[in-house]
Amino acid sequence: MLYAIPLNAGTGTPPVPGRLGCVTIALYNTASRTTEDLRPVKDGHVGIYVCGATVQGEPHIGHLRSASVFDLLRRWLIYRGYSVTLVRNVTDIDDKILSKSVEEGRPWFAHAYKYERAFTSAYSALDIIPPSYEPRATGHITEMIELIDRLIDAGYAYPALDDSGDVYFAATSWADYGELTNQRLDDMEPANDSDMRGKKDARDFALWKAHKPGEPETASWPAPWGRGRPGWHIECSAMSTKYLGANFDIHGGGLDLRFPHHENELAQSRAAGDRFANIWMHSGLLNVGGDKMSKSLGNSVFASELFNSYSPLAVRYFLTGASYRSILEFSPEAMDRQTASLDRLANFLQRARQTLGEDAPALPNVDTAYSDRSVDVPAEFAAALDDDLGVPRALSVVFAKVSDGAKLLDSGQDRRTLATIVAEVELMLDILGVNPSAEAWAQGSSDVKVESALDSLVAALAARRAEAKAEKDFAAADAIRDNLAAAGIVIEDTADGYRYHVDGN
RNA sequence: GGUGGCGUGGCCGAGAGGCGAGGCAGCGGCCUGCAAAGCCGUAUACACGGGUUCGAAUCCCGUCGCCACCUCCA
Repeated sequence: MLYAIPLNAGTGTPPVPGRLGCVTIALYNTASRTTEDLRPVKDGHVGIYVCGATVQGEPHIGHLRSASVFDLLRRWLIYRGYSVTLVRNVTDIDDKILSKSVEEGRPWFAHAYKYERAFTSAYSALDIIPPSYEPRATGHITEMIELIDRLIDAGYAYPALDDSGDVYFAATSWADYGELTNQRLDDMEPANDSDMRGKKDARDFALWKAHKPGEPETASWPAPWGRGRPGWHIECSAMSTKYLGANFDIHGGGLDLRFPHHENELAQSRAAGDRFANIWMHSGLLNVGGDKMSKSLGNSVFASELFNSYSPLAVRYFLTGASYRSILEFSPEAMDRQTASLDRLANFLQRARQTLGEDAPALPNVDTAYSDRSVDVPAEFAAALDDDLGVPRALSVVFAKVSDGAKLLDSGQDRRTLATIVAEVELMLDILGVNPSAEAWAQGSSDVKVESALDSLVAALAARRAEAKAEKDFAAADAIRDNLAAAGIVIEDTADGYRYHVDGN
C-alpha cells in the first residue's frame, strides 16, 4: 500500500490549484498552548511521530484512542493533499517487560512480541492505517548510544557518579528544561532524593540503564559505559529523528506522556542540537466511572473486552466522535448512545445503497489518497477539520447530509443527487475512519458462503411471512419476525420488500 | 507550592460578541395490519455575582465547584 503518493497520481480529481500552502490546517500545540498553522518543514509533506505502546500488556481503550486520533489526523492530511510519513514506535524493552516476563515464565522478547501482536491486531481491527515505519526500540540501540554520546560530549549528560554504568541527563544543565509543560524546575514538587543512584541531582533522568545482576544477558547491549539498555525517553528521541530528520512537523501521544516523557525527549534532543518537533499534539485521556483510567487504578478497559461487546466500528466511532483533546468518559451507556447515533448513519447508507443498486458510488479509498474520488468534502466539513480536527462540527455536517439524503429516499426519484450524497457522506466518514460501508468493517467471521446461505434462509422465511401477510394472518407473520429476531436477525419491511441486518451492535 | 483544563437543555456535546450546531432520549403527527426505519413538528440551555457593550453563553473582574499533571501510564 502506498500512502505517500504524488499529488497528480491517479486519474481522478486533480489537486485543487494552490492547495499546498493555501489550505492551512491549524493544530493546537501543547508546547505553546495555542492553535498554530501547520507549516511543514518540507513542502507538501508532513512527518509525524506518535509514541506507541510499551508492549508489556494487553492494549486498552486509551491506546486505541490515541491511535484513532492520529489516524484521523493522517487521513485528513492525506485528503488535503499532503504526503504523510507517520512513525509509531514500539517500546519492546523496559523494566516492566522484564519483570512481567519473569512472572509469566518466558523470555522478555517473547513477552514483548506477544503483546506487540495484540496491539497490531487491535489497531487493525479498528482500521488504523499501518504506520509508515514502526521502529522497535531494541532495533535502534546504536542510534541511542550515538545520541547519548553527543549529549555527554556537549556536557548535558554524565555517567553515574557511582560507576554503576548508568548515564543520566543533567536536567539543571539545560536552561529550557520545562518548556514543553511550562514549568520551572524550581517550582516542581521536590523529587524523591532517597534513591539517587549516582545522580548529581534527583531530577536527572536515566538515558542508559546499566545491566544488573539477575537480569537476562539478552536484555543488555554493549556501550561505552558498559552493558545496559536504553532509558525510555532516549528511545523516542533517537527513533523519531532517524526516520523524520532532526526537525520534523508533529510529535504526538497521549496527554499522560506530556510529562515527564515528552518534556525529557524535548530537553535531550534540543540539548543534542536537534530542532526536533515543531508541534506537539496530545490526545485526551479516557475516564472510567469518573476516574482516570490508569494502570495504578487497575480500571483499564481492554480492547479484548471491548470487542466482545461492541463492533470495532462502534468502538472507533465512540473514540473519534469526541474532540480529540477532551476527556472522554467511557461507559456502556455512552457506548450505546454513540452506537445509536452510528446506526442512523449506517441505516441511511444501507438503504441508499440498496435503492441505488448499481448506481451506487465507488467506495472512497485512502490507499489512493482519495485521488479517484468523484466528490469533494463539503466546505463546512473541511473548515471544521482544518480547525484543529473539529470532529463534532464535522459530524454535524455529515448528519445534515444524511438528513438531506433520507428525505430524498423518502420522497424523491433524484437518484443522481442521492448518489452524490452517498459519495459525500462516505468520503467524510472514511476520513473520520468510521465509514460503515468500508470493507474493513465486514464481519471477519462471515465469509461469502455464509452470507449467501443466510440470504437464502432469510429470503425463504421472508417469502412465507409475505404470504401470511397477504392472507392477513398477522400472527403467523409476526411469529416469523420474532423468531428471526430471537436469532439476532432484524427484518424490516420496505416499500419494495424487506431488508435485514444481523444485530451485533 | 507550580502548571494546564473544565462548568452549555433530561443525557452527551459543538460554538466563542448579534438569526438557539449535531446526536441520543422524550412528546405530538405522517407512513405501516402492527412494528422497524424514515419524514414533519416540538426546548424560556450556557455555574454564580458584578462590569464593558446598542447587544454577552462568548470579552473583563471577582466568587464557587470539578478535573488533570509536577518522574508507572495512550
